[in-house]
Amino acid sequence: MKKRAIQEKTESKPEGLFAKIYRLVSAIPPGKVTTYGTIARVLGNPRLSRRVGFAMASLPQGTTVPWHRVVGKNGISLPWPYGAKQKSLLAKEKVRFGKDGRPLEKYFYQF
DNA sequence: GCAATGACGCTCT
DNA sequence: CAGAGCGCCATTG
Repeated sequence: MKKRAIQEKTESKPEGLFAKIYRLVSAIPPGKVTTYGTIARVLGNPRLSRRVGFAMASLPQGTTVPWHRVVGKNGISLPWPYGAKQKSLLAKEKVRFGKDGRPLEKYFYQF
């Protein structure tokens, strides 16, 4: 079996940059959040922040990746209504947001 | 194979 | 202090 039912959802390659991002995001424990830039730095390139966001946008609805734990440096950068939804999900994880609309730094997860 | 896109981040004006 | 533009580079059509 060479093909082994690839194309689970959106990835055709067995392991692409997205896979790494998904793995890192999945490693975020509940009650913690991270930023695109942070993930990008872990990947080895701080400029990959855009790629990280793109990967999140490509996530299917039934994904097991806690994408809601990933926010922009200034807080939730998703457009309506995704941003509001994400904020709601984080609120359920007891993640508090400052007046700036961004979670406290103590909630930021460090890889 | 080429061109356009994009859930960001930083610098400059 | 606020706003706009550029870069970066994999994914998609």
